[in-house]
Parts: sequence; structure tokens; C-alpha cells
Amino acid sequence: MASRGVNKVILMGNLGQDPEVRQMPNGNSVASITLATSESWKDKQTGEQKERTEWHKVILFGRLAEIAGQYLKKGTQIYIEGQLQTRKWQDQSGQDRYTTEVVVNPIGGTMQMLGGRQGSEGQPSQQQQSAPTSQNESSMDFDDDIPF
Amino acid sequence: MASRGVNKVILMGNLGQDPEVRQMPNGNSVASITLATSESWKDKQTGEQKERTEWHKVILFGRLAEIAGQYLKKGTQIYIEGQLQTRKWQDQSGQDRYTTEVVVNPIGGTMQMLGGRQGSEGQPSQQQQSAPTSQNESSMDFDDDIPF
Amino acid sequence: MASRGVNKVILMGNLGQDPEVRQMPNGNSVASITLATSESWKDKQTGEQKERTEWHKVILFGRLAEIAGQYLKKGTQIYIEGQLQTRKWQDQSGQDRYTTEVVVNPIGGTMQMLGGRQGSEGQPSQQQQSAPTSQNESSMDFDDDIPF
Amino acid sequence: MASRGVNKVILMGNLGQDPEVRQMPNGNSVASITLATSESWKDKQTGEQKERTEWHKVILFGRLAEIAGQYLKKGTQIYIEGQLQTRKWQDQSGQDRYTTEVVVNPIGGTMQMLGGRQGSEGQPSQQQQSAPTSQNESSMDFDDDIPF
DNA sequence: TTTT
DNA sequence: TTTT
Repeated sequence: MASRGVNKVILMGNLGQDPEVRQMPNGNSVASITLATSESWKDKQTGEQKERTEWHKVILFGRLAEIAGQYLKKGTQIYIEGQLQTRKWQDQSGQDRYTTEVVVNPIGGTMQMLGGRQGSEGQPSQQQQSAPTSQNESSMDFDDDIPF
Repeated sequence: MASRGVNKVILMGNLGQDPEVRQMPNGNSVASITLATSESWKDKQTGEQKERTEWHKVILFGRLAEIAGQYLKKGTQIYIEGQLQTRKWQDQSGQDRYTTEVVVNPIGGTMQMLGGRQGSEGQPSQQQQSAPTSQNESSMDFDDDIPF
Repeated sequence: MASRGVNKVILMGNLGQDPEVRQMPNGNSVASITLATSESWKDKQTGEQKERTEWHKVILFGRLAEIAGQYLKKGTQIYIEGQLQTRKWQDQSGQDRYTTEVVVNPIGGTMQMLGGRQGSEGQPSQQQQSAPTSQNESSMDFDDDIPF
Repeated sequence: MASRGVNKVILMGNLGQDPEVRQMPNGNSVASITLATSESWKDKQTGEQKERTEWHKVILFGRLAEIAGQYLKKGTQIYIEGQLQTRKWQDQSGQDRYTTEVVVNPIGGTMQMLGGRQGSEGQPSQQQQSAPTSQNESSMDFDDDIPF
């Protein structure tokens, strides 16, 4: 009867693409985003610099979905707190498949945009545009490797 | 060059089965466990009590894998800190599949067993056995629904 | 206007004493507990085993305060999520003093008891009543000279 | 013998002033910063917009202290993971006082700068030197009468 | 003052 | 004392 367990995910990273927002039948909003978290380290064996980027599927509900739709876009850096959920679905051949997502509900979860003006002193709109632009190239080869 | 991003998962729950531990070619240990996190709440519409159990695949490395192999078993309550990783694999038909796991490395991650003796004053071994037993029934219908 | 910042504390440890619960003028409950978190490690220099226990003052509000009064006691292991708050007060000599506490609100915060029954075997209702009672007395001299 | 307990603090906020960095006798660096975390909400009673800023004293060690000295300054937005520690000291009148800090060790802790370049454009090396210098002076009177 |  |  009492709640038992903790299921918490904390991510800080950048959106790989613009959010996808849709309305549920009951009028609530749902936003779907892909978030990249990168880490780099020195390989203890070879001493060389390594980097690994992990892609996360994040689903935002309610008010947070609306904020996502209005303010987030490809390249935006955000912080989120949510929880892990794995849902079952059927692929074209009727086979069971499972997808794990980080679900962010306004109650118990959080989403924060980071970096504010980020040194954009003067020309905010230009800065906003240049960021996605500079990512277009490198995004070429990661868009098709995303598991979702 | 500098590390950028946060990828952190915090789970507290109970093992659905005994851990599976194996040795990597280099001698390191890897333990695989399934962790259940349950939450319950009152449905705001109907007022009825709801419960949802989420199952997580957790992979422990190194020293933590060894501890898992030695001390954890079906029913044990643990706390872990790790990170999300999605890995790609091919199913029998050669199709790409993706599995998301919570990876716990000794560096940056953590695993703690909870509850110590838990009122078991006197007969620890009996207590250890009774816990899994009481879970055997309800585990009937969740073992085959686990995505991994 | 928009919320900016993250302030989150996650603790798992044992109560050093029974909780102290009191009612606010508006009828809400507030529980005050001290929580010990211990860590041990090998000193890299000397190789000897070290242990350090940190004591935290945790304040629970509302429903969580009531649960604390009913179910927690000295030695109970709990998990909490809350936030840091430093409040200012005056000591006997009128000097400003500051106390940092971990505040756990039902909204955004969490409290979970760990490890099952932990010794409450037998008379739960009696325990429920005795806890608040013993708290009223000891809370008399609570504020004036302890670190928190 | 085994570690028991979790003591974790996650903060994201802005520095209230430039970091103060000093060297320990053994050559290690220690950086002291104050971090503001703000939250805003609508008062459920009055409906008015409220804001609360909490100030945290954060201590960084080792490599992270050096990075703080080189790159952080008043206003910088950062994310940190550390742990709570309360230390005892004596004020001028010999009375015991307690100060709670968030301690960030490179092992187990983390510090990340957010939002990109944030205005440091131009003369990084000059900034690197000036920061420690200005810290040495102000750290003189650092310990004796501020809340932290 | 807790706990292992 | 920060930030939006």
C-alpha cells in the first residue's frame, strides 16, 4: 500500500533535435525529446582521450511539455529529473519490443533550461541560430544511430 | 575536451531474481540484476489506490559485481547509483534492437544493501529464506513480462 | 519569474534518536530528526580503515511529518529527498547564528522507510501515540544550544 | 566495515562572488564558492508570485578547485554533486559554532560549468592568475564571522 | 546520537 | 552576493 522504492533519473545535456509535441485526447500535452549526455575521460591503458555520447529519449508531460514546445529546440542545454519507464509495443511483424524512456511529470519531476544568454551579449537571435547551425554537420552521423 | 553533461540514475528497490555474475576475458566481474521499483498513489479521478512496478536492468562492474554475486539475491533491497546506457544488438532475424540498462561502475557509481538484519533477531538464515518464499507467488506473473 | 536552480539533497541513513514532532499553529505537523550517514574507506597513505559519520538535521513537513511521528524511531533506516535551507536565528547573547537543515516537503520531497518491519512488532498503535508524546517534552529544550 | 549510507547533494545555481582558492600545506588546492539556488512559485493562498534564494557554501578539492580558480567567477552557472559536511569551529568568544558545507571531491563528486563561454572571452591566462591572487587577500578574514 |  |  505504501510507496516503496526510488526511481529517479537526472540528466543534463543537449537536445539532438527540436522537440515533438502532441496533444493527448484529454487535451494534455506530451513532448518527446532526445537528449545527449557526453562524457570524456583519459583511457587508463592507452592514455588517449576518449569521448562517449549517450542518447536518451525523454518524455515530458503537462506544463513541462508546453514549455518544451515553446522554448526548447535542437542544441538547447537542459536539466531534467524524471523516472525510468520501459513500455512494451509491437513492431511491424507483431513482435514484442521494449523501449525505455525517461518520463518527466510536473509532479516529482523537473525541467530547467540552462545557460541563459550564454555570452550572447548583443545579438541574441544570431546566437540562437548559429548554435543549431554549427551542430548540423556533426549531427549528420548521429541522427541515424539513435535507437528511437 | 572537458566532460559535459550529467547522466545519473538512482534506484532503490528489490531484486526480482538472483544476480547473474560472469567473468570478462580480462578477469573482471560483471553482474546483471533486475530491480523492481514500486510506487503507489491514489487516482485523482476515481480515488482508487493504484500501484505500478517498474523493472530495471542493472549491470554492475568490478568490485560491485563481486559483492552482488556474494550478497545479493532475489528479494534483496538495494540502493544504486549508476548511469543510463543504451546498447545495440541484433536479434535472431538480424534486426537491430536496443536495450537500455543502468550501468554501475565502482567509480562514480554506488551500490548499497539495505535493511541489515530487518528485525531478524536470532535466526538470520530463516529470515533470508522466508523473504524469497513469500515472493515466489507474485513473481509468477512478472517473470515473463520482463523486457530482458 | 521562471524557477531557476536545483537544490536537492539525497540521504540514506539511520535516525540517531526518536523524531520530535510538533504541530504548527495552522495544524500542520513538523517532524525533526537527526540522520547519520556513515562512510568508510581505506586511507591511501596509511592503508588503515577509516570511518566517518556525518549527522544531518532533517525537517519533515505535513503528511511526511505524521508518518515520521508514527513509524520512525531511533535506529530506523530511511531514505529522504529534500533540499538545503539555512535559517538565521539569535542565540542567548543576541548574536546571529545560522543552521543548515535538510527540508523535506511532501511536494518535491520524499521519505521512505527501509528494510521492512525493523522491530515494531506487536503494538503499532501504542507506538504511534507514544512517539508524539515523548517528543513534546524533549522538544522543550530543543532549540537553544545544539548545533542544530 | 562496509560503507553504509548515502550523503549526496546536487546543486545547480550561480556563483555569488568569485571563488576563493588556496593551497593546502601538501600542495592540494581548495576552492570555496557561494552558490545561489533560486526557486519561484505561486502562493496557493494569495496567488502572488514568490521567490526564494538559498545560498550554499561549496568547497571544491583537488583538480576541481583548480578548475574553479581558473574558470569560475561571480555569476557563473554551475552544476555540482557533493556531500554535506558540518564542521565545528570556535568563534572569537571561544564558543562552539557549526558550519554546514557542501564538499565536492573529484572522487564521487562532480562540477560542471553550464551555458558555454559566459563572457570569459579574450584573456583566459590573465583571468587564471588574477583569480587566485584576489582570493588570497579576501581569504584572510574568511573564517571568522560569516555564516559560512 | 545511528548503523555495520 | 548570483541569476531570470
